[in-house]
Amino acid sequence: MNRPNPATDPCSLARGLAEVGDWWSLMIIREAMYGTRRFSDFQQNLGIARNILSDRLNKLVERDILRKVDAGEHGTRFEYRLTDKGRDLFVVLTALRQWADKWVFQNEPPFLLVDRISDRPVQQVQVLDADGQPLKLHQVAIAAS
Amino acid sequence: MNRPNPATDPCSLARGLAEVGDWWSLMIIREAMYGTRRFSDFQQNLGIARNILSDRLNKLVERDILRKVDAGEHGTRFEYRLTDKGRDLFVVLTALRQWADKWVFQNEPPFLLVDRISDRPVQQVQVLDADGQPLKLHQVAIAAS
DNA sequence: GACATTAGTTTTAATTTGCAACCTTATTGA
DNA sequence: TCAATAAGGTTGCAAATTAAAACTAATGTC
Repeated sequence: MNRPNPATDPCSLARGLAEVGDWWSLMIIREAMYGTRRFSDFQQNLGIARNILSDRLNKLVERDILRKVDAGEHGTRFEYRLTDKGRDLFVVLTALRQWADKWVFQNEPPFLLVDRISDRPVQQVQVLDADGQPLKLHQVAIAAS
Repeated sequence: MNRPNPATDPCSLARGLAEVGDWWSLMIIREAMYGTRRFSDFQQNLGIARNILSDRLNKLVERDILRKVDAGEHGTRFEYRLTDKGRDLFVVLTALRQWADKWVFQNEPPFLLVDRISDRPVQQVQVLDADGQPLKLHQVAIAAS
C-alpha cells in the first residue's frame, strides 16, 4: 500500500474506497444487507477464513459501518448490524449490481432487485442534473467546493 | 482468493466486484474518467508501481473496460481508453463518491461533481421504484429472474 | 551518434492471505 | 456432574501478492 495516503487524499472516491473498497468488506456488507448478523453465518455463507473475517468485521466496526451488539444474555454471542452509514451503501451496491446485470450477464441476470410491495423491478440507478435530466460522464466536471 | 469462485457466482454483485472490485483498478478507472490515457500519466498521477499498473491495465483490457489503442504512428506509444462498459461505471463511482462526501467528509467535501453546462451540482443518486419513488434497503427483495 | 522518452519486464524483499489448529467461555444433555 | 458442542475468536506457518528499484527495448530528438 504505497497509495498516496488514502486517509488524507482529498478525493472522496479515494477515501470511500479506502473504507470499503476491498472484496471481502463489500461481500460482508452485501451479506449484512441480506440479513446476516452472526460471525459464523458470515463465515459459512461467504466461505471466508475466520482470521480475515475477524479482521474485516473489526475494521468495519471501527469505521462505523457495522455495530457490534451483544446478543443473548451473557455476553458471549454478538451480532454485527449495519449502521446508517453502512445502510447508505445500498445505492452504491445497487449501482454495481445493475452494472454487472447489464455487462456481465448481458441483461439476463439470475436475480433481480424488486420492490417488496409491488414486486416490480427497481429502476436503473442514474446520475441526474439539478433538473432531473440524466447526465453522462462527459457532461460533468469536478469543481472545488 | 478462496472466494466461492467469483467467476461462477450467480450474484451479479460478486461478479461485478470480481471485475472491478480492487483498489487500483477503481483508481485507474477514476483516472481514466478524468481523461488520463497514457501509461506514464496513470503511473505518475496515481503513484502506482509500474508492474502493478501493467497488470491492472491488462486485466481491464481483458475485461473490456479499457481499450488499448495505438497512438502515434509507429506503435511504441499507446493509449488506454474507456469502453462503453467502462464508461457505464460512472454511476457506480458517483454513488460511492457521494457516499464518501456525506459520511467521510460530513457533507463538506473538497470537490463536487457538477453539470458542465449549468455548473450546478448533480443530484444525489437514488434507488427508485417503478413509479419513481425512492426505495430504502428494507423495502427491496431479491427475486429469481 | 548520444541521449531522452515511452512502455514495459525482471528481480528481490516486504506484506497480506488462506488454512489449520488451538483456545476460551458458555450452553446442552445424559 | 461431567463430557460434548457451539460461538467467537487467536496463533503460526506456508503461499500468494505487492512494492520498489533496476533493467530492456524501441523509437524520437538534437
